[in-house]
Amino acid sequence: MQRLQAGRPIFHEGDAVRRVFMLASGSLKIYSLLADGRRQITGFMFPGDFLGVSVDEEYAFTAEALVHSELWWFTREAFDRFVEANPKVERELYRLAAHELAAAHSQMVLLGRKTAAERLASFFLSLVERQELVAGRSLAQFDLPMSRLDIADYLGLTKETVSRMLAQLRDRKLVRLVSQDRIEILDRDGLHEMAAGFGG
Amino acid sequence: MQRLQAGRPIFHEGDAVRRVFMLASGSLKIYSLLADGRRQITGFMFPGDFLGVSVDEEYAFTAEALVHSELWWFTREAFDRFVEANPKVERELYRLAAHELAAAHSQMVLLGRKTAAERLASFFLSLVERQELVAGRSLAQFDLPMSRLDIADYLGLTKETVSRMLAQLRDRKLVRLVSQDRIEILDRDGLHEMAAGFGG
DNA sequence: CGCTGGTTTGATTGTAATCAACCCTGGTGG
DNA sequence: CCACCAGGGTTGATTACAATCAAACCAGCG
Repeated sequence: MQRLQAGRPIFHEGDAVRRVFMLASGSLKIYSLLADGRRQITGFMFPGDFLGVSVDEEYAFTAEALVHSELWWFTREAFDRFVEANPKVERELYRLAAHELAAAHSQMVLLGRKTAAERLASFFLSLVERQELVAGRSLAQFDLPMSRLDIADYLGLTKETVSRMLAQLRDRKLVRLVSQDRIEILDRDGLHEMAAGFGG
Repeated sequence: MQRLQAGRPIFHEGDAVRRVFMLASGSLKIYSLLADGRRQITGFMFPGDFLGVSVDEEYAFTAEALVHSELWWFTREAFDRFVEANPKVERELYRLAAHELAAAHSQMVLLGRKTAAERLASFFLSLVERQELVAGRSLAQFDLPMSRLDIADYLGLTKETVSRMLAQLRDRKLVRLVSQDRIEILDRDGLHEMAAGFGG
């Protein structure tokens, strides 16, 4: 078990893969940097997600805690032995990877072809759906555990644009800001339309 | 075995997953569409790649032949039985999925944070590296089996911008157009710098 | 109560999209 | 064999969306 404060990195892009992690509580961001500092967050992780289950020798991205988080970990060797001994785990890992791949495809559509407002609407829906899955019931409100800058770097925008698009969704009465880091959905159908590209 | 002419779809987004395919020859594009016709190509496939190996009941994207292509296929049930009987295949499938996931991460960085010229340079390098892997040796030239529009829809640009950026890479003496659909690399280091974000 | 850092709002700029013409290439038929 | 045609590709002019630059606002905290 490993405890991490907000902002603490778990590992960096290029580090040798020595451990496999499972997020027990909290949330993480994973990202890559370009030479001049431009950053793309390629995913956020929530309890139950695995990290470092890879065939490569080096991590392909940096992972960092968003809030105070707890991780279970195994050495890579121990994890490999465990997988070897439990073939069902292998299938489950494959299932998880297929899921991640599907999510990556949606994110490529978002980054390649959606407008700023569509990106934010899509992001809110994926966040609330994720939190509903954990809660096991429909939710009207959800948390934003990451900063505006993190959201921008995930959506391929700037923090200013995120702020403006949030104001736009608010003005269109699709969402309400309960607080800085908590959103209430006022019109889920409208949000879905916006996310899918109808929200002219 | 299934033969496909250029432009023919193998399956559409939303179709029930009935078969698993392996591309034997040719090349494919896979893409998703937004409601108003905006298209994002999320990948190109080359001989040896698998399609439809998924845990979902529906294909998450459309797959279409770029050139005359040949595919081996199995029913999903036959494929599952085969995997069940050969645990090593499961590991190999996982290895392939992990690879695809890493590629998806790079593509997210490209779509979210790279400029038009950087995107095209990155694309050229990934294409030539792929063709070098098949050829088993370093290559100075490589093929572009897809149209400018396909390249644009893969890179999150328009065909006009792709054309302009190609002219720019040509004018900077990084590449040469052997023909409409064949490129010669004149300065690979320069292309790498451009792709990584140094090419001021 | 006054900082400090994140957030929002405002003004301006810049990159790529859009709209529009022209060019080339490969295929067809006279 | 060559002229014509069609469709993809290139180049040019203008526009638009989001980025950048800049200032004000606000919330949490010492």
